[in-house]
Amino acid sequence: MSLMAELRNTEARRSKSERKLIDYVLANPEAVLNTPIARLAAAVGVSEPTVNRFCRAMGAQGFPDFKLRLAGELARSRPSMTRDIEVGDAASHVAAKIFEATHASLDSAHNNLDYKALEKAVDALHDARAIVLCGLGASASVAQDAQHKLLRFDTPVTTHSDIINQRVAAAGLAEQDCLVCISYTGRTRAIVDIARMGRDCGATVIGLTAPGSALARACELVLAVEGGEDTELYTPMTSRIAQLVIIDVLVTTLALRKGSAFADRLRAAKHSLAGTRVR
Amino acid sequence: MSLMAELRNTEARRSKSERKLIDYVLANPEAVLNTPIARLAAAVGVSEPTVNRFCRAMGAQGFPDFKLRLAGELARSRPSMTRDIEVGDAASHVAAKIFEATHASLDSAHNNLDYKALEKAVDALHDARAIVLCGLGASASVAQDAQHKLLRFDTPVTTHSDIINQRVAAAGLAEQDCLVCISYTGRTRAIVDIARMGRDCGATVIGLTAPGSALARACELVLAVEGGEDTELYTPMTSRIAQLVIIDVLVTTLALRKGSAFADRLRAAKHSLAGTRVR
DNA sequence: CCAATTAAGTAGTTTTATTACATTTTTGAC
DNA sequence: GTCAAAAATGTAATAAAACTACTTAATTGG
Repeated sequence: MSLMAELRNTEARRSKSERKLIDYVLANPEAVLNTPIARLAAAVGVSEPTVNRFCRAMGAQGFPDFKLRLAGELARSRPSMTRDIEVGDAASHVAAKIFEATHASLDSAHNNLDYKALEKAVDALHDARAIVLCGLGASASVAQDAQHKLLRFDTPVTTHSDIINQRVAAAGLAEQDCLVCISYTGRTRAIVDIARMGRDCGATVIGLTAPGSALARACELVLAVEGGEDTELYTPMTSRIAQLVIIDVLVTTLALRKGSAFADRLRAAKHSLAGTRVR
Repeated sequence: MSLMAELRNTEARRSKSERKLIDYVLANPEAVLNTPIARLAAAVGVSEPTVNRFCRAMGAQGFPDFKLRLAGELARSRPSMTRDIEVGDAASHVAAKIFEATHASLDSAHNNLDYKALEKAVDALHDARAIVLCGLGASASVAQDAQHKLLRFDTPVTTHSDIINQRVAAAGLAEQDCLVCISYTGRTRAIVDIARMGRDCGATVIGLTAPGSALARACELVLAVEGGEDTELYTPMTSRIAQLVIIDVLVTTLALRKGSAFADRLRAAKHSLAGTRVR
């Protein structure tokens, strides 16, 4: 299992100090790399030996080795800079680069998938009285896609890409409801507000966003998707693809959880389209 | 430039000791990672400060930082995926299958990409007075995604996911306009009608759909995406992902075609979001 | 060949990481 | 609840590693 995934997945069974460390590393993985053990220990609020023991527990030989592993991990999950696109590329080159970057982004998303959170999210969606999806900008289309998939189930699903409607909907949530907030960066203030409102109402708030971001912190459950494409100009939004695939996983797992009784319903959904088709 | 490549490329213009170091690092990159500076210096036959200076010359902050960079480099070049799904939980198996299917779908889309059609589509979008995007159901979110990307350019873009509005918009197209119709199956009657209406108006009609389908036949230009997910019940819509990536390629190629003057506009688009962000 | 310049080394200093041991906290039996 | 055992965490000293200032050697261009 990848280091970051291991951190997330084993967090529950670890001690208090170790959880603090995990939280910090997940939130600022890059920062850890150029931080000496003393400063990290101080920042997290634990002692140096605790950090060292933690590194060993994670399978490293010590703190420096832990940093090396983390560096490898991060490098791998970040599509390499050589993949940026330059002017003068023919369409086929552009295509090759974009497909490659997308493959890499998918691998990264797969390796970093937090199954614990995923299972919990499936539970939440399964038990929800109603599901509300919120996204803005590019994430609005992700939300819409998710809605389309979730419509096949028997839980009412609504999607909002209008911040006023989002607020109204979020303010009206009940405890049995489930709110899904989508954002690449996790830094869009409006969505962070929505997540907070959802939690204030007692609803289960799921974030499909960058780990460690403001939105991630505001959500009860986080399905992590590294952002990262906000920097380059021409680079496509590969993490959006990762989000969509995670939604696929989420919905498919949910379908399985709903059980075979639901196969009929899915068949009916499909059948409903027959009249719209030509040959 | 990547670190290893830089090592190789600059070897000629470096001093004797540095060349010895480069040779050693290129020969045993992995070994360097768990070697302290003293041992490395001894192994290469130079002094410790020489190693340190060398690391700085390579752009690192010092020896430890050099190792971190090297670790990232190596991680990236190592066969990336170790498809290790351990736990017997449902979610990880579902995830593995879906990611695999998505990879396959991407490969297929890449291999079947018609660059001629792609270039023509880019030309059409480049020259268009206005762009209209139409999609229904799951394709509506694809259309919305495309719109979000195209909004950065200076051509007016509208998206319709309502069949009445689609018809009104399609009926009002002019010769200089471009209509993009999106559908997995290419068999949705409503969208086929829209494409025909668009052609009747003299607009350039681009179809992002299954090759050979009714919609494909109705369009002037076809960007082919194999459907195929209509059969299985639980299988996710992987071809939607392929469509999105093709849109990435289309838009990126268009951006390059628009030229460097457009970099400013893209930057402005990005900058416009600054006010919406939190830390 | 000899200043000027650059490269490399030595030795000492500082920073960083680790170890051994002490203290606190948690756990589980009664 | 109380107490002992075990686990977790912290303190302080030690060891390891990296870096700096300075010296010596090598290289280069006149």
